[in-house]
Amino acid sequence: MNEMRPFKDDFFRYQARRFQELMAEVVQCCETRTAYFSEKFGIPSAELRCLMLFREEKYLTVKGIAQKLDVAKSRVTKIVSGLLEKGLVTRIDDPSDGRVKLISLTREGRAKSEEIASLSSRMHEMILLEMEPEERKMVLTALERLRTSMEAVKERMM
Amino acid sequence: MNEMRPFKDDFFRYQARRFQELMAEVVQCCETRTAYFSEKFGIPSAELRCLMLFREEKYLTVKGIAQKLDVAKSRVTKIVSGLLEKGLVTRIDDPSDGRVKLISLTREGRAKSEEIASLSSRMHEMILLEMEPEERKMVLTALERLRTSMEAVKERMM
DNA sequence: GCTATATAGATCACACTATGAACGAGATGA
DNA sequence: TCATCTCGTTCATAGTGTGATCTATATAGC
Repeated sequence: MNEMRPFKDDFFRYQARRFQELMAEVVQCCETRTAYFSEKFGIPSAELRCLMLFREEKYLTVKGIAQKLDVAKSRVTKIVSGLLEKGLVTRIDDPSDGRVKLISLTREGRAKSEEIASLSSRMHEMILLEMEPEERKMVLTALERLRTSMEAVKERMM
Repeated sequence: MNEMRPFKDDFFRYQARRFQELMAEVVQCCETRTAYFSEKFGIPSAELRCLMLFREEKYLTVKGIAQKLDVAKSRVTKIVSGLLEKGLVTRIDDPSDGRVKLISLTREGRAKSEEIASLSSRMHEMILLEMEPEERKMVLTALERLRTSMEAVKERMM
């Protein structure tokens, strides 16, 4: 077994390097996609992300959006004002609390958000359709495993 | 087979949604890592990325860096001046062409870049070590397959 | 050698993402 | 009612990125 050791280490290092490369390529591809969406819909990516939140909830507050997007409240004020200017969103006063503003989609915003979500789904479906059914299962299992490992390491290091 | 159809479609849609979710989580995790590195080393992420290029080549030009990072030359001027201020990089005139500046790491920059690369490798290794050897192979195969499919769809759409 | 053109890098204006401190207005508990 | 808390806004600051423009150098053709 002793003479296997260096070989095993080499193989592991090779795997780690390959892993690093592949992750970089996949993430790069995702970033390209984000930029493409932003350009295609003529909406900055932060605003796109914000729009997508309204698929879960009809009304959102600045604070709620900040939490969901994981950004500062001041950032949300800016993002929402961008969406307001584009007429994709309205902002009304909460009748039960004068401090909070309830933000919701306009009809136009609803249409836009559906269009975006549908293209996004279609794109993900296309990627899976590139694969054979067993490959799809394998990729999903692997992604699940990968996510778990990444979260675990993140937890331990940060 | 007819009665299988709706079931199959449902399953595929379920897979696509799961895929979308997992990808978002994985990419999010990578972004957190980038921010963590930037904070830990006290260097903006674009400058970190630039530093890493010198592991391949000892001397780089502004144009070369722009191509490798896939950004405009003007961005590179800014990034390099940041690294210059931090003393991680030097800029000398190319003796064979008065227009070009040759950028290379200082001793300090070399040390920093090695430190960063080594932490990055260690982190990727830790993620793989969370898995069993067969899982590692599976994940790498899946990532390879995924990257290919993503590139293929990107090619077709953009 | 001289001129037109191409190229390298710097500078500038602009746009987007993001944070944190400070602030005004409204809520709320003692 | 007064201190305190919370909500959303504004502002200064920092980072990422583009494209137009400019200067200086290089080079190909005359």
